[in-house]
Amino acid sequence: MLAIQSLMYDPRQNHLLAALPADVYDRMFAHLELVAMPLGDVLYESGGQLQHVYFPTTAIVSLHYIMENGASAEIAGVGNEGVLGISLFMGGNTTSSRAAVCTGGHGYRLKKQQMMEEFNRAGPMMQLMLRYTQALMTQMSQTAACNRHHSVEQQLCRWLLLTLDRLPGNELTLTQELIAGMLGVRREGITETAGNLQRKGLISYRRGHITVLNRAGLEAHACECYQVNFTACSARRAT
Amino acid sequence: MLAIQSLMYDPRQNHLLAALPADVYDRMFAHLELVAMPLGDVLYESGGQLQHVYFPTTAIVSLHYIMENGASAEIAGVGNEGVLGISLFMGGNTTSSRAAVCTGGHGYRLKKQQMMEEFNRAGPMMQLMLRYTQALMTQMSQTAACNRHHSVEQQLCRWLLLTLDRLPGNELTLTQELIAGMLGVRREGITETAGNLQRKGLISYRRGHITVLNRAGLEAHACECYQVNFTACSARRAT
DNA sequence: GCGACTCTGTTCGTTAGCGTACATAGTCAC
DNA sequence: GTGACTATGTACGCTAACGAACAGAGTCGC
Repeated sequence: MLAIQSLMYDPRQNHLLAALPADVYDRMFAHLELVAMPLGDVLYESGGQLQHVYFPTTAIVSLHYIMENGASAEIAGVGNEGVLGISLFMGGNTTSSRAAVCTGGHGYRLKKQQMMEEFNRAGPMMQLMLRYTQALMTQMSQTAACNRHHSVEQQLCRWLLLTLDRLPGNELTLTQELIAGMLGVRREGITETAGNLQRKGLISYRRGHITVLNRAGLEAHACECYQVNFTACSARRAT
Repeated sequence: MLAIQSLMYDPRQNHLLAALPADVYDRMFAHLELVAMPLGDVLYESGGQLQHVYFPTTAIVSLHYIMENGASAEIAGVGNEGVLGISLFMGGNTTSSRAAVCTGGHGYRLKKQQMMEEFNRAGPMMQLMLRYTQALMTQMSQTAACNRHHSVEQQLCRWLLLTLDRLPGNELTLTQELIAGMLGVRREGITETAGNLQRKGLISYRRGHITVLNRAGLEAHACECYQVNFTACSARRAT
């Protein structure tokens, strides 16, 4: 039981931490702090000061840009392949987006100071963080273009698949309202689109739960962005 | 005349180069190569290998994400406040977007090797590049949200203002067709919107030339993204 | 079980932007 | 100046998505 526990809460479930050489990992290990990341938790507010970086293990976090009128749009998602708080070592220690947990779970965090010390060694940690930042920028570019050119249905499919890829089962636990918030569209639009997908037998859902029945079918309805994003994500994972 | 020439072609017209401490700048100086960047020139193709980084002085370059069907969208613009080719030192040396010159001019470039050597000193050059990368990410996030929520008119105003800010006069030299390509909308949409702006007395244009008559009015029609972007850009310039 | 609440379904009119098609008007090479 | 080309103007129908408004249905606390 203890063994299972320690496996479940192994920081190396996060692929970035897992990719660190043993000596670096050992240095960090003592400072890693397990944190619960419940659905809806906001790790960073837009413009806020960062005190930690977060390495999700089972949680999924969504980065949003919030407009003046309150409208928002997801610009990237971060699961156990990534890290939150890169702006800490990129220059300013404030972030331009909000980071909110969209699938509850756990993660590890590291204090600003510890992270900076390690980053400033200009060794493997820095390499890894920069490479991840690059992948994140690709994801952001794609989101920008996707928002311009693709339909809500395509985007919903893409989003479901990307989220599913970061989860063990084939069920997502969130409401249509939340998804609408992620994609920056009306809730009614999601209701309608999800209804269509259900009629086609690709998914089934009940209040707050979505089950994917036909993965391949969903991929066929998603825009190209899914495949590209997936590949980029796998590359990160492979590191 | 020679003095004017050397002023015109001073690498320090690029704010990043200007922000380098004297010793670093002196090291780089011998390796800086003046290049003409004519309208339409493509510095990097999406997925291509980078051999140089480019520091625009008078040119403006647009980063595009290209979709499978050929549709595209600008994800960020880079003028003399920035640099092109950051993916070089971020990990991979390929880029996920296309960099195309949208206002002809000049710039300086640096060979991959020289840039990497300086970057790897983990000194001021690295600091500067990372800070710029951070600013670029902000711009990209905003573009993503702007594409989702703002109208073509708002975006056109924003784009005109941001481009104008990087130019000496109040006239832009480009066709509606090109602008449409930048924003990822139909050419007809630009014709119509530009017509409206002209009727309101904010701009005037003739085939391939747009003159801004009423800056403040244009700002009033632009989305919030302009102000935010402008501020971010000034911050970069202030460095 | 009851009530309060939140999520989901559905409708209706409206609008922005798309795709298509074609006409007019600059511009440039010769 | 002539002709070829490219840029711009305009019109028409169409669709996706919006905004608002409300009805049902699931869930949770008590």
